[in-house]
Amino acid sequence: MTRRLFLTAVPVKAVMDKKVLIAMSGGVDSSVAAFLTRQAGYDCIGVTMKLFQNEDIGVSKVKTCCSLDDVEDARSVARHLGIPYYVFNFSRDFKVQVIDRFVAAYESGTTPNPCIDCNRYLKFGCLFQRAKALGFETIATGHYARIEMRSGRYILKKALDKSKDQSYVLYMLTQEQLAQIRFPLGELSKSEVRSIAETQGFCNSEKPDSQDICFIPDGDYAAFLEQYTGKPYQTGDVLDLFGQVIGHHRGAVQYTTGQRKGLGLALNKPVYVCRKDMTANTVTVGPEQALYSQELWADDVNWIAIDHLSAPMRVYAKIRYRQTEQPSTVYPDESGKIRLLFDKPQRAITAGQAVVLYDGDTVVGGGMIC
RNA sequence: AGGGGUGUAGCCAAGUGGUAAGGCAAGGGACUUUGACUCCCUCAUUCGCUGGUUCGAGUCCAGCCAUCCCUG
Repeated sequence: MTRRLFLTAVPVKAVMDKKVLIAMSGGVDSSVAAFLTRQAGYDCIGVTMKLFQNEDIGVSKVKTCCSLDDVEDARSVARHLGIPYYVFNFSRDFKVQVIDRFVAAYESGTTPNPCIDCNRYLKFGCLFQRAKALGFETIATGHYARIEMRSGRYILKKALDKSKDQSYVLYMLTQEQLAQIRFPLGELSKSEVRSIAETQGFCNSEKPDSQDICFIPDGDYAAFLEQYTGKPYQTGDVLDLFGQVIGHHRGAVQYTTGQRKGLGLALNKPVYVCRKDMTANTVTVGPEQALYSQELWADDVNWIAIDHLSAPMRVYAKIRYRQTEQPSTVYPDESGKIRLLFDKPQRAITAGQAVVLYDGDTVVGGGMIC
């Protein structure tokens, strides 16, 4: 009842002309994003993307991001908010654009970030197209990031809550996409979001934050790859930096640059994966200091704060999701790739991961390390 | 067959008469919308075996076993 009262107090007529499609995963964040969008007076609908059939990936319905439970949570919130709610089946697109890319990346020896592909191709790709077709010019999501307009360009900025900032996984957004996206949580802290959910009585206000790859809820991606491809991964040699065989691995696909766990090598000092050779099926390990390098190349580049890079530029770069940005200089290249030179050597620069360039809170652009 | 060395956890390894360090690996947890990294916790009631000396033995003594090196 209190919820009804609250809703009637919303300034409904303010922006009724704008129609917003809210991507609702069933989690707290997107639920609160939906609430805030509704509260701002937009005419909105809630949508959950069905990304896969749990049976297809061999997991139970619990703990995944679009399970039946999650759909029910999202539906429940939508009902509380009094907005229409739909489930869109994007499992085919998810398979092609996310899972298959994920598998291909591992098989080629790189280390993918499927969340970035999902944002790029699903949430702000397929869902975007669908929204347009249905007459919705705007999409809102529960991402922690901010979008602002600056000198004729849309810019992407970090969330105010730096500990939850997700701008890293959004670096590939285009001007066209940014023009039509709303991130209602960009100015809020996680605790404020939870508190709103609690006040609203959302059934998921206590739901834990998601983690792990959504389609691999047990975290065992190597087992997933084997099952999905039907190809058991071959054991092979583990080499030291001099090329000497010092052990055996259980499939090169299980290891990524900088990895320590799972090598099973009892030497005096811990050793880390320095590189892999998928053709020879070897994994080369060495001491931690062998992981440091100062330069990287990235392709698949997207610029946000600038139109293009025409001269070297000082930036702060992140080469993995949870890392503080590192001072560096980015250099343009005719190939369309970029070259990044860090001020200090960086640990375990990993092909397949994104490098995202910042200027303070602003995302300048980014690319994929190659 | 003689001479010498060495046997402590899955691997390496401290310990030299006073109640089993540490590292690596492994397992668990924390962190985390990717993979990693990191951090925390756990991990030998027992020191090759059997006796002996001693209040007390991984430590000293004897025998045996295993293994490595050297000499025929």
